[in-house]
Amino acid sequence: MNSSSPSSRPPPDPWSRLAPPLVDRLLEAFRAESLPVERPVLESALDRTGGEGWDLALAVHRWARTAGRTPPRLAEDLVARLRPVAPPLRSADAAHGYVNLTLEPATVARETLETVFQRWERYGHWEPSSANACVEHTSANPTGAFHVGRVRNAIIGDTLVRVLRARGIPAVTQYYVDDMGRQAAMITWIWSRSPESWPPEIRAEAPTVDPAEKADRRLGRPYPAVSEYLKSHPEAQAEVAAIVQEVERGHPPPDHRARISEILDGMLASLARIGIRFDERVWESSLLESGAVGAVIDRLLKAPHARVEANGAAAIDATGYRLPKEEAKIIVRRADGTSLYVTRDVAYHLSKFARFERVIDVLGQDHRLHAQTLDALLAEIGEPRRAEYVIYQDLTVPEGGRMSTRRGTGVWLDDLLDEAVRRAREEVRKRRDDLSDAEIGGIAEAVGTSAVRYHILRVAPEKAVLFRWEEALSFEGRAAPFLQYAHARAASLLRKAGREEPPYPYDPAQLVHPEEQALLRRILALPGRVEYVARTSHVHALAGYAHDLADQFNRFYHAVPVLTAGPERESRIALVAAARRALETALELIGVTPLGTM
RNA sequence: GGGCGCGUGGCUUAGCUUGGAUAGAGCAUCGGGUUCCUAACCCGACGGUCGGGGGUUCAAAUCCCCCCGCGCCCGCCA
Repeated sequence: MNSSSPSSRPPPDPWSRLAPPLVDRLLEAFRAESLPVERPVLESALDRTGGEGWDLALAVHRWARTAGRTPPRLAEDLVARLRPVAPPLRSADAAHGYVNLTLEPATVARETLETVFQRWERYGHWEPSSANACVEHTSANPTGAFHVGRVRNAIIGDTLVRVLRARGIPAVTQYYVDDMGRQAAMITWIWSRSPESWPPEIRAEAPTVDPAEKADRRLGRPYPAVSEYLKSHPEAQAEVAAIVQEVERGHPPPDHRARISEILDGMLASLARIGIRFDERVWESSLLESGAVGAVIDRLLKAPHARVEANGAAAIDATGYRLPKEEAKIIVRRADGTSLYVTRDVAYHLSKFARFERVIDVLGQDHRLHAQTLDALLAEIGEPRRAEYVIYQDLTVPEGGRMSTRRGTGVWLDDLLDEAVRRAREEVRKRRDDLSDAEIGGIAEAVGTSAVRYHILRVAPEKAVLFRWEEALSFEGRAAPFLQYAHARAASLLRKAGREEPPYPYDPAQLVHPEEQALLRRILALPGRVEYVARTSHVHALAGYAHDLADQFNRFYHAVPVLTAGPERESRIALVAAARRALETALELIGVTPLGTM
């Protein structure tokens, strides 16, 4: 029986110990066949995704010509060199041009469980490195509550941060708060007067002002009507412009920033319900106050393609940057001397480059040109570094187009979450008459909010997602409750066994059932998946992994008894514990709340 | 018009970074499973010219070119 003693920690990825012996054997086989192969070439050619009858596969077609043999023949010759097999190799077979290798089941069990038990909550995590990162995400204008369309940014960004941290990259999240633009000024413009004195058109759109309502909803309520009103009221436009000017000169109207803060607090409270928190808020105006924006403009004026327009505006001739614009110039300072969003963003990025090794921006695809423009300006001032952009497509709505508050196609995040939790409560009640209302409420909150987050996370960011209520609220199949249910089942087994914490003694030779072996392989794939996501930002891949792991746990659960098992009981409890631990980590990384019961 | 992205069974989607074996799931439909550890589960069936065409390659959903359709952007707004 192996036992888990917290001695020296094994490396994060069990594969790093499982794979090398097999690669060594393959290299020997190639050498014996007089085929020169470099180790990295072989390693990158190996398919380790696993399949029916193989853990590692190698397609040998690319070497067939050099070897003067057909691929099937070469595969057979190589396999002959691998025999007789010895642990950790279990089998080597040739199949129409492929060399298929399987690992000794007991070796897989031992390496996986040892790594999980000795690293425990650090399984799937790396030791911290010195290279840090900054992830800027969401940064929605603080003009009102979040609708579901804006929240995809937050979910992608937050998941990415969690994964980077697991990968050992110290990551800081920043919310870039726009308090300088016309939108923020519109909020201040309308709320600097009492609702009784609002223009009738706006009052009609915002008839009730309930002081008890959440600040983002209450203060943002007149915003769409104000936006509409300004289109036909130049004098009001001028007042808003005046507010922008005051902010630009460093003398914002009283309560300007405080009111924006209040709205933002409300918005972030909604995001906190789905597990999203920010480390820092960066106020756009602070970049102006610190002189950073002025410094950027000075540098831009000295840039190779700088020029000053007849009216005094400063511009960069961007002909060489191949921007998809009719006129290849970027205005970096208005004729009236005030700054522009893109110029301020240059200052913002310089401040990020000064503090962080990796700078990541999560942006909707409508910001892609902005990112290109930003890159062009960074090049102009001789800044070699660039942000990594994670671009996602906006949610669309059955009526067509993006969610829009103005067109009435927006769905408030708070409303969606409330409805999800309400439905979850019904589902829990249906199944659990033994729980108190408080317990049911807790589970329902976790199930409902997780379902919404998972629904948005599971699709690749570059894919447009069509929002439908029924689908966002679905608790079936590829949805968060499926994952939470598997975790709750595992937790329940361990609770009944009275074995909720390590140590877990086990005999790796007893975990040879196909479903046990499949489960072990899912568990040991976690670190590799974390590494992949941290490298590529494909956060949805982790949502898929969590589902696969839960799926395989369910199959195992149905295939073999645990508590009522005979001699294998202890080993299976250990496997359940490892699966639960891996699943908990996976769920935490994607922001789905793991539940002990449901 | 230019640029970027997307197009995979009835619906929603994975796989595309790094080409490799029979394209993997969920929903829906149909058929099974609970004297046993949570049935929000499991097993099975049905269903695919991977938008169209061409190219590269021993091999293309994956790489290249053209076309079609959809979305987004092209402001001294943010």
